[in-house]
Amino acid sequence: MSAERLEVWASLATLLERLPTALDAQLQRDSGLTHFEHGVLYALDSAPERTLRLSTLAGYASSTLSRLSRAITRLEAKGWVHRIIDPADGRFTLAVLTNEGHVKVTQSTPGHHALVDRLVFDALTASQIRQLGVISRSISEAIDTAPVWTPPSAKVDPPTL
Amino acid sequence: MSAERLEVWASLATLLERLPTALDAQLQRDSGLTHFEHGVLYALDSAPERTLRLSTLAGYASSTLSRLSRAITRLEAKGWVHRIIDPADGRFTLAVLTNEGHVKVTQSTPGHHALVDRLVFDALTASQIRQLGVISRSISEAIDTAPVWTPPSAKVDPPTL
DNA sequence: ATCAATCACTTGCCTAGGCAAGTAACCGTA
DNA sequence: TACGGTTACTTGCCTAGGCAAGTGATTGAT
Repeated sequence: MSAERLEVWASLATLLERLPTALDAQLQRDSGLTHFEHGVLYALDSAPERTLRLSTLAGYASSTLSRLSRAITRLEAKGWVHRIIDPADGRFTLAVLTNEGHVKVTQSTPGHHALVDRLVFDALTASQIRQLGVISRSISEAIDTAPVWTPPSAKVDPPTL
Repeated sequence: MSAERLEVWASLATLLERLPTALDAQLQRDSGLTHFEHGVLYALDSAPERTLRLSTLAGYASSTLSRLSRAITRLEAKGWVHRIIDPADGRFTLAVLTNEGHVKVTQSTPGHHALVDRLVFDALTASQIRQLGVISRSISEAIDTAPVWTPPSAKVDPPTL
């Protein structure tokens, strides 16, 4: 790997450590939420009927179902969300934002967005902001394309490609 | 927050979830290392005498001393690192990469860098790569400048709604 | 209609890591 | 030289989350 790429990678890797830490610290301190939990509440608040299937929500949050299930359990214990079985298909579980949950997101989002503004957008030019969107999407797509990298030695069947 | 910023933020937040997950998965599977542990070994391998003070290393890794201390304990148990008390000042602890540790980094780095190449650099133009470096550093600097942001009226929400 | 897959979670077990309370080494002051 | 303060970790306790083995609901083939 070239020296220039190494340096860019070092700066990105640093960002990957520090930004989540900074966001979690603010949300935890001001609202008692992790960044992940806030994202879940925010997604539900934006959804029709304030309701989403867990599997859909897991996709939005780039999360495993296991992690989401535990997060929903915590949010349910706080009274911000409740589960119902999908009447259309009993295998699905729907997460529904309660009124208290709606109040919670409404209160916690401004402070969170203010920090994102300060840390991310205030630090960048309009053109860099646009580029950041393009770059982030490109990398995410590359991850989707090669979700699990298979080493030369370990050849598993590549059926659905 | 404007719709455009929301969209950029969504794409960055997605990246912050997915890229570390992808990197950890590859390193764990191929080398039995977390991304963090690999970073520690790599930093030691690059250091003079393959030796660094824990506090210096914590800075490089954007980590708490607590997290680093536990990681060093794990790496020591594997025989890749050992601790010595700094002869110049007994408060400092030096982490030293063993020969086995050097072999370990040498073996694990190519696969890791190949994935970084594939996920990050292959997805971007030369100009985007340069911009990514500038953008990452700008955001990291903003985090340093405002490590803990205090909202105008820091209200903790009441115990139970 | 039956029963074997499959799907959508859920949960037990285990590790990583945060916070805060230690502990040991060193420094500054008197 | 004594000793309180600071520095550099270390560790006990607790929560988050990964993996893999369940569980219940539904679908599909016979």
